[in-house]
Amino acid sequence: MTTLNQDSGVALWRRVADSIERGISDGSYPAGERLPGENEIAEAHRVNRHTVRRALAALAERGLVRAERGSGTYVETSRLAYPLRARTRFSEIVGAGGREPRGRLLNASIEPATRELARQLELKPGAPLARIEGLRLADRTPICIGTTWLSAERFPDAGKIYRRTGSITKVLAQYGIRDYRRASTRITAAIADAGDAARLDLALGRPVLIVDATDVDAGGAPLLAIHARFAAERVTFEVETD
Amino acid sequence: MTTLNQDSGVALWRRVADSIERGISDGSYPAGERLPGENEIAEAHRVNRHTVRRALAALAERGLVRAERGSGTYVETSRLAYPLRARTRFSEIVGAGGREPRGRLLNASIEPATRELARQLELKPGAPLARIEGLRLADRTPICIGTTWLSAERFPDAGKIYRRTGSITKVLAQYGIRDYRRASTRITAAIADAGDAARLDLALGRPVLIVDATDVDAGGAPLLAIHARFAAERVTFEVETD
DNA sequence: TCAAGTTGTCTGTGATAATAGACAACTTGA
DNA sequence: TCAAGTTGTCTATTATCACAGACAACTTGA
Repeated sequence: MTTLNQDSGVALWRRVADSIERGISDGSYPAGERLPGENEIAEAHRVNRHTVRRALAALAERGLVRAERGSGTYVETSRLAYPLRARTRFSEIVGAGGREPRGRLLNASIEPATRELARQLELKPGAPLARIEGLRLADRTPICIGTTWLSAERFPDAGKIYRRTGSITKVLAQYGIRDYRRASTRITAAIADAGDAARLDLALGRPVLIVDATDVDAGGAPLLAIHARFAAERVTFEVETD
Repeated sequence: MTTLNQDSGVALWRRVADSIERGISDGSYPAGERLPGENEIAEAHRVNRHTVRRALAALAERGLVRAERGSGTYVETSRLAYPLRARTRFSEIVGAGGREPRGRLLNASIEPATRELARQLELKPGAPLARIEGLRLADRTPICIGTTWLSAERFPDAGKIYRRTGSITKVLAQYGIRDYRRASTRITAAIADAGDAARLDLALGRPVLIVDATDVDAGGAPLLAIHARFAAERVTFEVETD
């Protein structure tokens, strides 16, 4: 059967996309949930699977859904409200939105402190630093890639612990640090480079928010230097000035 | 330049059609008025003339506009309210709507009365009847084709006078009949035959309202037998029962 | 009667839309 | 580890969309 345009002047894929979008906005497909498979959607709309793919691609382009090969297509949750306060914990922020925080180690290595990092962490230039690069997600959605530096002398197994737990907070806890806070935060934005775009599952040319921060312990001594790239379309930073 | 779909999923001709429809509904193109020429519209929308024609064809299909070869494309006026009362005059009904009533003779002949017509006009079967077939329009819009029979003995020059005046009322006035009224009206509907459809400028398969009526003089004596076919999509009959 | 302007029809070209089938690459749960 | 189910990619075909140009048929006003 060839179900065509029906002289409506609106492409079939567009009508399928509109139908799915309606389902998302009226709650038939809740945020974060998996859509029916492409074959199932095609059958429901009496349309070829390729037409469904065109519709989903259009929705993905607008950030309403995300396809995951082998698994399914998921409704993109709305922007994550990300308050920037003294006590900023990724897991708590994500959890507060009813989503599950996840972390995955991308890279861990030891490298000497640059002059800039040494100043930031109040160490000597060239001092050994543990460099931990991790991807952080809310449910299945990549939120940011964070590169964290901390003293390799003080926290020798930082990489290993992070790989196991996916949490910097737990790394510090392992060394008896129960609390820490954000001392300074600087924000800018840029276009994601190819590597970050791929790992954040961002289309080419999309912007990232770049956060450079320093975390300190209860006494004010620097613990971490952070350089994080957030998928701009998935978060909104909230800054309270008082 | 190839201005294409722009990935919007809405065909160009459809967007042009929507734009024109907006112009009609917001009064930029008043009812009955002529639209800009196809070339002009094409230029305004930076689009090929054929694309404009597709758009106009879609609007014509829905009865919003009517194209007239050599002249232009006109905004279809809204449905004509056609009250069915004792005193029913086409020219007055159309004039009341602020439109200009027109009439055109299609056919005039003398033919013997059928049994049915004879009974209706209270004449003898086979009596000579003037048969006048006329097209009636409001402005440029064909409204109905009316076939009128009247006694050829009593009104010998009926056809000639109708050709000149386009009005049955004036034919009767010529013979001293100042007033007449509707005695009976019967209404049904059918699909327009090819000839009527062409002359009413109706698409194939469109319905016509069929009116069979008898007009009588002040004394109640039959004057006219009428068999009229109205373009159903252009009129609404209003019947007051009291 | 004529010229200008209008809609109608024809042929042709290239891009897009929608179809169909097959298989690769990947995830998930048993 | 494996099978089932998922998204991703490829090739191919047909119909529609939009373009372009030319000319016919018709209306209108000078």
